[in-house]
Amino acid sequence: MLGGMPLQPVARRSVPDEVFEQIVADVVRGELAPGATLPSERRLAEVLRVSRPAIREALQRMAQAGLVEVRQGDATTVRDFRRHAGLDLLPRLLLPRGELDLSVARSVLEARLHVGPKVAALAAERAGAGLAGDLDTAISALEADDDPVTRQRHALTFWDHVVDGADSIAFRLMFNSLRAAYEPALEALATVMAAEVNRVPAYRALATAITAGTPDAAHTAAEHLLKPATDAFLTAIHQLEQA
Amino acid sequence: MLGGMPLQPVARRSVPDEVFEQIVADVVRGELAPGATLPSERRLAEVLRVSRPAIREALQRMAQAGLVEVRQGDATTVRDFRRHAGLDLLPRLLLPRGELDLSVARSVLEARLHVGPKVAALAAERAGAGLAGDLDTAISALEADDDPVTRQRHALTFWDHVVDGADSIAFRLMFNSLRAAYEPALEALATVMAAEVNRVPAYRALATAITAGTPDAAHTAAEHLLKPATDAFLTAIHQLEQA
DNA sequence: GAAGTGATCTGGTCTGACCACTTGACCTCT
DNA sequence: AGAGGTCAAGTGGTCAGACCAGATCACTTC
Repeated sequence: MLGGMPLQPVARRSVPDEVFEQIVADVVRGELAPGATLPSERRLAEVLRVSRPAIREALQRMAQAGLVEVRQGDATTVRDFRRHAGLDLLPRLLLPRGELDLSVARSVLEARLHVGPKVAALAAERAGAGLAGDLDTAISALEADDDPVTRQRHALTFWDHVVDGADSIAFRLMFNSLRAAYEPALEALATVMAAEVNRVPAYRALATAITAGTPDAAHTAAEHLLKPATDAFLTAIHQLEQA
Repeated sequence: MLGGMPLQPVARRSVPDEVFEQIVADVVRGELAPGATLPSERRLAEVLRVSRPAIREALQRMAQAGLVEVRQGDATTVRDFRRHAGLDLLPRLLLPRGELDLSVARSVLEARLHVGPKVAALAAERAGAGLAGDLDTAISALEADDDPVTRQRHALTFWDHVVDGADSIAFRLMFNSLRAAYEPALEALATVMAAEVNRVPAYRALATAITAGTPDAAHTAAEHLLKPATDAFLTAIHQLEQA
């Protein structure tokens, strides 16, 4: 019994979490348009049946994310998240209400295809001694696994090491944000990504180019690795948009 | 009197803000190493002479930023921000304690040089009708201004429109994050960036390429625009590191 | 020694009060 | 009429203290 299911550890969202999630969803979905004013904290507390501190915590976190502006003495207003939110918002845009947003997915894959090769090139340029081993370990783990989903995880580990090698804090944080968006969508993307994640030799080639310290070769190898699945997804979206 | 000074609107940080800023600084500076446990909320409230809700708000915001992990029943622990923080953290890394962090600045300029041309190319590919006018307005404003700092702001407005034209939410949010990091450093970078921001014709050329709908030309034009200042800064850093 | 168990840490949540700021209606003097 | 001052009401900001709930670990018990 229990099958193969790993029994998720019971998502026990805290009250402020719940409130945060709910209002963020409303903003992202556009039901709360930019410029709109939120009900007062007391009112929200009353309506949602929670205490005011819980509301406050949620609103402050939204303010930090750039989704609302809260000013003492005045009502809290919704901001235009496309204008003011940072890359950390991406996860909530990619999977609103559990469904993959295709236009967001498109832009994420575009960004990945553009940034991946650059990071690989930087890694080739500055890679330290330990990197070769780390890359090899990640590829072996990837190879030893069959499941498309866990293979994607191993691929992420591989890239994680590449980003380490690139030694650029901006690209590092960028990767973290993209990964945070990508990770919850692993299953939804399993089919599309299987083709990429199965090409173990392509990973090997990339690792070799990086280890050899040849930026151009690494750039090319990364492109060869990332392009097919990206293109496949983009054309698939394109066809969906036609219909 | 009052000179030309715009009289900043008095930074009145709230108590939770203050606490947040202070602990974030400790984490970023490395004084609170990854794995370290924070004092309990009650203890922190006592030591910092503020209420517990204030502490909570700050800690929850830190958790959202990926800087700490807070679990009920156990102490709050510091996470490795290089591993878990998103791009939104960049501003606090670029200007810790008011001074520019050169290695962070290097990676930001690297990222800018890499992403800028791509965004320009995308804009050329998908630009709508209104873009040409917006770009022109931004360039005119830039041209009409003399101050290197405000010129940088106009340049940001210009890029803002380019990013709009690229029509990619991932790149949009990425730009927002980079801009948020860049903006507070405008003055510190004024000297280095003056050379770039004075080259009005380069902006014109880029705008033309985008408006013409020629991605390759736009890519090249953007590189021509961004590369000199980037290179100048990188070699400057390099020389500083030698000394 | 291993399993249970409870004291005591930790964060999670609520209540209700008061402070500080913004706004806008209203009032007043010019 | 218009410019300025005043004040009530609504909003977020902050606090104190209490109690709930999960995690830990030393201690008991078998």
